Amino acid sequence: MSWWLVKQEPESYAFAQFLQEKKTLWTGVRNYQARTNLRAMKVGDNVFYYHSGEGKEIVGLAKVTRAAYPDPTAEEGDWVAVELQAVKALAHPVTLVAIKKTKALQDLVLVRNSRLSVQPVTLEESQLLLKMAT
DNA sequence: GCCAACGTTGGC
DNA sequence: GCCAACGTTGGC
Repeated sequence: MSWWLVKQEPESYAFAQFLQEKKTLWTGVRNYQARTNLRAMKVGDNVFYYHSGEGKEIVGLAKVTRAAYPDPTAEEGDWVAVELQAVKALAHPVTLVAIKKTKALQDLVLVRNSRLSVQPVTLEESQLLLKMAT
């Protein structure tokens, strides 16, 4: 069971909307590193949902309900999509500021490479993030 | 609004 | 294959 983090601008697709729609296809990823991560996702894996731009905080949890398959929105190239199901909003969103203040989270990809849109999260990091969100 | 970091493109 | 130039992203 792995943990991931996906990044999205709330103007494009806020977590609240995702919660209403329950499931969404995670399409449009056009970055090789992110693609590698999408391909490594397994059904049942857990996903943190991060709002970049307005917010800059982890706002919710989701899980993978369909593993990587060819991205239907890709007109050319070998890209993949997954299906995600919204699980719940975090009681206390974990802000980027709080993450940066936490020593044990300095290796989080969000800190090291904030531009990567699909990121792995270690088990230790995920447990700490969940604790901070309680 | 600025700029640093990153990824991609294209000339050599 | 290298690297300069450019475009994009996202934090500040």
